[in-house]
Amino acid sequence: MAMRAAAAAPRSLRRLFSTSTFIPPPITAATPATPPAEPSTNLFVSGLSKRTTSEGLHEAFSKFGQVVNARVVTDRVSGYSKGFGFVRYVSLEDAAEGIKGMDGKFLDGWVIFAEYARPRPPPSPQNNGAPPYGR
DNA sequence: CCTGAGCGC
Repeated sequence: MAMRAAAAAPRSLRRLFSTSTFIPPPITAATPATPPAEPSTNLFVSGLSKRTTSEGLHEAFSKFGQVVNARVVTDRVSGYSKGFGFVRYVSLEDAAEGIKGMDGKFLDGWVIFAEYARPRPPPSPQNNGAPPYGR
């Protein structure tokens, strides 16, 4: 009957769900998604307005912790803001408060994103850390 | 003046 044929169908489909060919994605390997950097006093702030200055960053983030240094990255040639910057707090706890206080908030009409900055490669002692265009 | 993802000299 037709009922027998229906009962035999799932058995052939079972090969598609077989665990022998199923390979789970490696979690420990490098993922294409951007992993959050480890906690540090350095904060990476993105989504800044083109008109936001380092002073504006310092003032805005000082409300949630003691800011040691704030810098808005600007283009060396044009001198205009690249739309992101960095904020350094005196401690990790202040940095955490700064993220929770400023991440996803508005600054100069733009939604900014605050997160821990990635470790930057140290300058080589060859050029004494001086800019390549200077002399 | 400024395009809008993105990691600084």
